[in-house]
Amino acid sequence: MQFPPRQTKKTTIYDLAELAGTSASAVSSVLNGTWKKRRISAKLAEKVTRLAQEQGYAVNMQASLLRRESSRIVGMIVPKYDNRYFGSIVETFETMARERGLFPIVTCTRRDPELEVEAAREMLGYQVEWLIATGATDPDRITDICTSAGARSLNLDLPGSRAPSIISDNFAGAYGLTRRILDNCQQRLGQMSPLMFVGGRASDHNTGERLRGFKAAHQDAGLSPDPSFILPCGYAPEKAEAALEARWASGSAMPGGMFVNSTISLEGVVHWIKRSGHYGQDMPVMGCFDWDPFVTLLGGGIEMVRQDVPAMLRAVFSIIDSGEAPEPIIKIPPIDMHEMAEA
Amino acid sequence: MQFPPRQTKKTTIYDLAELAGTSASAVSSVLNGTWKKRRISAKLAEKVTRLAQEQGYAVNMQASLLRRESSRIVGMIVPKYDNRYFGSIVETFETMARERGLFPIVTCTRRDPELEVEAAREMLGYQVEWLIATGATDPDRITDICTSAGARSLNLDLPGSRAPSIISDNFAGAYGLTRRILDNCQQRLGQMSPLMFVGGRASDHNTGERLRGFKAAHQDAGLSPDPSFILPCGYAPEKAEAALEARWASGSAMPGGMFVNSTISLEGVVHWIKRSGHYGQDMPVMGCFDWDPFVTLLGGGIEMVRQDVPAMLRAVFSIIDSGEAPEPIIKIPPIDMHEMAEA
DNA sequence: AATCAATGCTCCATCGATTGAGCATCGATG
DNA sequence: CATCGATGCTCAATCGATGGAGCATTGATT
Repeated sequence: MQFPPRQTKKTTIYDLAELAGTSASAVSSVLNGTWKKRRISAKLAEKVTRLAQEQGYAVNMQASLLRRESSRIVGMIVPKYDNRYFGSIVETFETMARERGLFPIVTCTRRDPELEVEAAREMLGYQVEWLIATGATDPDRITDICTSAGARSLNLDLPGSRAPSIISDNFAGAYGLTRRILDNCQQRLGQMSPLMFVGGRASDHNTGERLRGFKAAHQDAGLSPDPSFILPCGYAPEKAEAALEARWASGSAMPGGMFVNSTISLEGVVHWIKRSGHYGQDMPVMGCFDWDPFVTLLGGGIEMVRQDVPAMLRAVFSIIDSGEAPEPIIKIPPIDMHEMAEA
Repeated sequence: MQFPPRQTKKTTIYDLAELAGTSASAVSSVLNGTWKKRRISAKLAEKVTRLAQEQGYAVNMQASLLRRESSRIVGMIVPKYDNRYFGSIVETFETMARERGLFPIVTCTRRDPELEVEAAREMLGYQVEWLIATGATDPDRITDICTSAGARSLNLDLPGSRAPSIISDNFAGAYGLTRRILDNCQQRLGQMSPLMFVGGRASDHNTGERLRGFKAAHQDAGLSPDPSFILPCGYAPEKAEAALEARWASGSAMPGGMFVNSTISLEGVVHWIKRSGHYGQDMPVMGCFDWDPFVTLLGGGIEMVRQDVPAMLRAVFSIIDSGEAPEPIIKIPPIDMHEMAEA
């Protein structure tokens, strides 16, 4: 198919200068808004603006940024785009960056440590002023790379030790969620028994804190959590499903209630529950650390914790705006979500 | 909190040249891999590489790109990050771009026509070589902007008339989906009756084609679709919910089955169904144009159509790789998904 | 000894936008 | 009429990386 051929050469300020019968510096100042300060007449400004429009001129950012001191580019790396939490982080980040006249660049690193590092280096090459490492497997490595390249970094979702970190209050969120699940057990099953904990990585900070909250809530409810019920099997749905299947196949007891450590793991859990038929028509009493609108609709009164993404990004940009962090780790309380309660 | 202060100045090839006792051009050629061609000794190359490592040197892309002829940057604009379809488009796009040594930049325009144009201009400023307009409200406008700036563009998901377009085969997908829903009606309700069509915008090409498939399938099943059952109320969940509520409140008949035109609209539909209680314990027979793992788990045997994102992006990159499109509109057949069938 | 190719570099113009410094011109003022 | 401030612009250096052209040096060949 023949589409209009690309123009051979891009219009530059020199082309516009020639067309307007003026100098490149006049054109530049008109187009970047400094023309009043530089005492360019309104008449010339208008002429240049019109010509730029006509010629479809777009400033060459490479040239412009090379000359300027600040790039106003902010970068973010994010593990995946496959769930609502990271999706809203990216969307909110872009919106808030634009509001401030910053140019956001985001890239997804698929939970691959090597790709995280490679992506960080690449962004530094583009002169990002800030790099937000979201859910990074090795945040301190990213911080070091940024520091040595003269850029600043922040950790989001998972904390690091060498840059300010903005994370959810995982302990409090998990504590509350566990209490709610246990209460639902009491109401629906007539008794409380230790819950199963499924999903996440035992090595990551969030899972650790959530486990701590999970255990504390058991203790405070007079229960002692069963260590064999704790399955931090990773985040992928298949892993959660395989973990449950393995337990089930081994003939071990299955719990009355479950704490699932992400919507992604919940996919696997619910799939296993339906497929195995272990719980019959009913679902086990469940709760999920993270939110998805369809989970609300799944029925079975699944409790959720929704991380407060707008508040987290307000904290991020407050650091970017001011250049300083009030404390090394900022914990944002997440929001309790009950079935249908968001309507 | 005091974190390590940023380095005042970034290391440049001139700094490395001085440290290595050589010239900037030697350093440059070592670092960009042309040193053999330029007959730099392996000894010097190794020394420079080591120094670059030690100093945390990162090439200044702005300077490098300014000098080079091609930027190897590819841009994409995407409406939202709030569903699996666009999420996987972005993730696949980034992965495939990286495989080719291209640098992907993606931005989300929140279905805002002004933001689409602004984002496109911004990307052109960064010298993107290709701009992929995904689900754009006015694709031809984007194409024109790109053409006049000497960049090439492609349309994805929604077609335009002035650049190659890669879209799902919406007619075939909707036809098949409608048939499946009607078959399920026959089986579960013992009879077929016209379905309701909920979601999407009447003005957009995809909704139009899906409606055409929807109607054709009715016709071929010996039914005439009820025009008052067609509710292209937009994509947001609240709009779908409001549309159903309005119909219900008006006392009009509700259908036995529904064709829902996106997972996002389905959120609203399922929410209304559960809230209104109109369908009692059962769900209406349903189908959804788009896929989400939780919908599979919702029960009620909701049929889905999953758009073939990998095939779509393979088509995109085949055009980028070769520079030419085999035809103006490439239609990719979507994939039928049955409840639990993906396990 | 002169010639020549190969080796290993360096020099410098260039990409396009920015910006401090500076040069005309003009009308007003003493 | 000389001076001055305001007005409206232009000049040229600069940002950092790149790559064509070219310059020494070395060793081999006639």
